[in-house]
Amino acid sequence: MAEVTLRDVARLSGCSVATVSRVLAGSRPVGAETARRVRAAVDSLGYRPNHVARALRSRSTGTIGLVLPQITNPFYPTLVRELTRALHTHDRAVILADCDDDPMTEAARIDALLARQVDALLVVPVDEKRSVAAVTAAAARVPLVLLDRGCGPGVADSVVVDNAAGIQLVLDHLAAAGRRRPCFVGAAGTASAAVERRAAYESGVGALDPRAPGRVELGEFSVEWGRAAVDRVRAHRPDAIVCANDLIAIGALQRLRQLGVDVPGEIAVTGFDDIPMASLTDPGVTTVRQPVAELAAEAARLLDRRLAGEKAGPSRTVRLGPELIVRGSSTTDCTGPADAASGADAAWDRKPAKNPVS
Amino acid sequence: MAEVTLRDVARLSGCSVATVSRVLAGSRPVGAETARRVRAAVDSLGYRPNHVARALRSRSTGTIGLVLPQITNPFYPTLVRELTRALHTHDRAVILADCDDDPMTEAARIDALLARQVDALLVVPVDEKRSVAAVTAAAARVPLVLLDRGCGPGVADSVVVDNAAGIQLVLDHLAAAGRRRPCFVGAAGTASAAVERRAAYESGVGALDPRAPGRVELGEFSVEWGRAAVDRVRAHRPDAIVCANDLIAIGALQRLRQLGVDVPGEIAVTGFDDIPMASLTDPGVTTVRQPVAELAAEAARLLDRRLAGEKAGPSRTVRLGPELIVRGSSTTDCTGPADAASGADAAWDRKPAKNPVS
DNA sequence: AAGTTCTCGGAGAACGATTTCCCAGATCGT
DNA sequence: ACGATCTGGGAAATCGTTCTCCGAGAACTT
Repeated sequence: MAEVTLRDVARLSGCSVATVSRVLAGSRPVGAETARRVRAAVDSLGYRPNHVARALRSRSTGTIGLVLPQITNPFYPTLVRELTRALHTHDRAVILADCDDDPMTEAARIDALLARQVDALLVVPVDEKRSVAAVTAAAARVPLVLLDRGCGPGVADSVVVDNAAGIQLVLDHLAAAGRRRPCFVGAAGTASAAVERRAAYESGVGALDPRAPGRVELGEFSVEWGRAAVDRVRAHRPDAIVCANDLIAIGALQRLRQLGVDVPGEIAVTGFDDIPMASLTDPGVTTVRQPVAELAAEAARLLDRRLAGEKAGPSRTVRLGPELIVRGSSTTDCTGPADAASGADAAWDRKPAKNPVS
Repeated sequence: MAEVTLRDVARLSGCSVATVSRVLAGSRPVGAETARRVRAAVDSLGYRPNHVARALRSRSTGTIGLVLPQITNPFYPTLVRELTRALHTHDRAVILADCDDDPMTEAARIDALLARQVDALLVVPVDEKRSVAAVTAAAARVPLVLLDRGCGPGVADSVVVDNAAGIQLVLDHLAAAGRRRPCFVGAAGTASAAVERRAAYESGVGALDPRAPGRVELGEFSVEWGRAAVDRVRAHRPDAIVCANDLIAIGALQRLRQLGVDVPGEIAVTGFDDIPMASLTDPGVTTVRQPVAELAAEAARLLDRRLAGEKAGPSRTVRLGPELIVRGSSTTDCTGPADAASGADAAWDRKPAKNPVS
């Protein structure tokens, strides 16, 4: 029904399509009286501009492709929300693509988005190494911002959290609590989060116990692995288990409880990311919170800058500082998950703020 | 760079753009030799069709708008994954819109998607009543399928889970386990899930205890409310708390643990949805699993049918049967969350199946 | 053998906006 | 008062496809 075009508006207001376009886009001054007539015609007809036609002519679709490794990873929903929010204020739409954690699929999705003429891409790369080809190729065609995970140096703009600083926060916290025999349960593979967090642990753990560097076990970012890892480190009688993310920490916590180990009395457990679930276990997981809203805002800003012309310039990297969230899994100063202070920070645990950081 | 158009291909292969279009789209038979030349030219030039131009001409963008109440609700990520997967096989892209659980925002997002000429809409309405205006208006312009929640009768095609059957499964389970004094903790408001689950409880609870209908408390779908609700029902000394969704159940579980109540010994707790977290608490939450993959597949099918012409026809509703997942919160036959059988079903707890239901 | 269908290919009109020219009249400068 | 600039507006090209005509020749039909 609503097949109202510029021509219709032009006809009704008694002027040409060019003029109508001009008053709507404000691309050139138009006489006051004419503008009035045009505007009257516009909302008398209920005219809605056709984005597709506009896109064809102006070579800009106003859409951004968002490529995620796996939307079901509990860390991403919040990121998606913040990103859509940030981009929507600039009248951009987000086309979502899920990669099933597979670099092949990722490459295919990126290609599909490019074929759809997205104006830019936001990519959380699946793998630090195996994603690099597809990403660099894409970056050559449209502005591209890497998010949360890196993907080789200088490939594209990127905004990431400072993993090393986060792990350091954890180590400092454990040291202050008197823990001396930590171990690390991380993820194998070349994903940047896995690599950076492990490296940071290895370089910082010496402060706790200069002689025994603490065992390091590598698996994957899953609850299952967290459970399994506990059995592999118990023989070393650690007094703290530093996990590379919250899923691992949650798994570890489960297994420890099952074994009847006192947490945090006998062993402290820490995670990374601060996914909603981390505040709901018992005890709550001490973890490193990623500044998701800032991550999103910064990515949007970088994107805007590139879209506003700034084609050249070397790729910038914004590194954001994380925050330590102390909960019951590492200290008894803090009560269980039902504690108001720690229990209330799950995003969906209360009405969302209408005007967040922005 | 890749500004290769049909014209270029036509020029190189020595024929007209019409012919090239035909061989690419297969819209009409083309001579074998000509087709060969065209194809050679196509991949010698690396031609990629321009979706925008195609969309303008054919009045179909190949994009579907997906409107969600709140992506951070842990029930949706899986749904999003299945939907994108299902739609991608038909070469459709998904534009995501988050509503912040607000009907106004929802209306605005729907409008924006319509302006972008999405081919169809998938909507999980925010509110059974206050979403109806925007949804009906949208349904008049494009095919629209309601998902997971209803939105008034006959407004559009919809695919939902049978909430009543789900609650009945729970009640049967509790009855079989000998529970006789249940109570219900649900959500106020007119969201269809809230209404239907509450109604089903009220109509089915008589079988447990014909004299005392069991107390009903209404709040919202949140962990916080689950915690609070426990304090409001404890005076009635229930032996089972039937919660309207998993978040509430998790909250209840936390509070009960904090109070030192034995679950499931003294009180059983049940949820609804089977979000990933439900299998990770201790004890695991007995809950009703929504058949998310089927939900998505069915929605995709409905959409395809409408997009394939079938404009007329009354709106159909597909109602899918849920499945009871028994975990430790309602029976001692089932061990804790670390139990392999109950702990392994979180979607992101293992590598995703490459070829699921389909 | 003439008429009829069939097949393959080209020319060109849409699709609905933006944008570049170009022109008429008003305003300005000297 | 006359040329130069400025201003508001229209005609038409353009973006890259798809699709409708149209026509020329080959293949049938009778």
